Amino acid sequence: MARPKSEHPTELELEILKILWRHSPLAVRDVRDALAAAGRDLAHTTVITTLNVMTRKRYLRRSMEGNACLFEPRLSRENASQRMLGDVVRRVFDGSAKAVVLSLFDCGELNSTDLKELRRLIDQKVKERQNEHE
Amino acid sequence: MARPKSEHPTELELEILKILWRHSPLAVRDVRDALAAAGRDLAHTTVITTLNVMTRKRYLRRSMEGNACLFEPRLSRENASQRMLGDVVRRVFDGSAKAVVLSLFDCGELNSTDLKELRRLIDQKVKERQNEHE
DNA sequence: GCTATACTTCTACATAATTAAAAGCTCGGC
DNA sequence: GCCGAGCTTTTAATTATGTAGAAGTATAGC
Repeated sequence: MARPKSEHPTELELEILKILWRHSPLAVRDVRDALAAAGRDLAHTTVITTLNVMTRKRYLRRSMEGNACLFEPRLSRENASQRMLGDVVRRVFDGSAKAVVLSLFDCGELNSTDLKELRRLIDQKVKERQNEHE
Repeated sequence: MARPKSEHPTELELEILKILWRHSPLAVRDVRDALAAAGRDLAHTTVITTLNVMTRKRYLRRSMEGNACLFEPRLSRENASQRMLGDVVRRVFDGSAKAVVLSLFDCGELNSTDLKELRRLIDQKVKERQNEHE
């Protein structure tokens, strides 16, 4: 066996998906411009190639308008995020979502407002669960 | 530019790191056996090659014992997890740790006990912060 | 001293990912 | 009817990853 294809969008693919999640369908030129605006200056053919690969991988749907191709996501942002996060949870944290949250606490990426909001959400969740089990 | 090297341990590299985090230093043969035990049956040379690559990447430290090489991690589990999670937070969730936690809530990977424990930890954090700012 | 054994290093091949030039198609204008 | 502009498809170079055979080296046992 050789290098197995990645389960998830690669770096560039994710950038393109982000563009298309904001606004779609888009023509190649528009995707290219958006990439350039984000600081990634690529040749037109490079963008097409990548978009076609992404279509083959079923990340995108392709349609024709005149002689130009339009692309739009087939994968929702929520779905993609969930899958990619889930992969890290499983592979790196051995499936423990709790360990992930703890790690986020440790690295101090959450400010006080975030913490309070999360506490509120947890309270809500806990109550929901209690109701379910009555 | 061509394929950029991954910032993080690849699939196989992570499996090897996990083995060495449990127990190290280990000789090639032991790593190979542990991989086989985990269901990944690789040729001896494959394991050596990978270990050497990992050493070049400074994930591991190599020492000699007789004619055999011993390998041990230079990268702690905490550090690696933090980096890999941080990457997903940044790339996929645009840097929002809160969004990550929310996503974990949504996918229902946290049970009631986890939730209560997290709530307790959040309380603690919030109090710590309040004390800091007095 | 020779051989089997247990290592290693060297070499090699397939596939994915990133990038883009070359070549080919189509349409509007002159 | 040809030309350029704007698209696409085809082809291709480069590097990382995953995998392993071939070849080289040292060592222990006979």
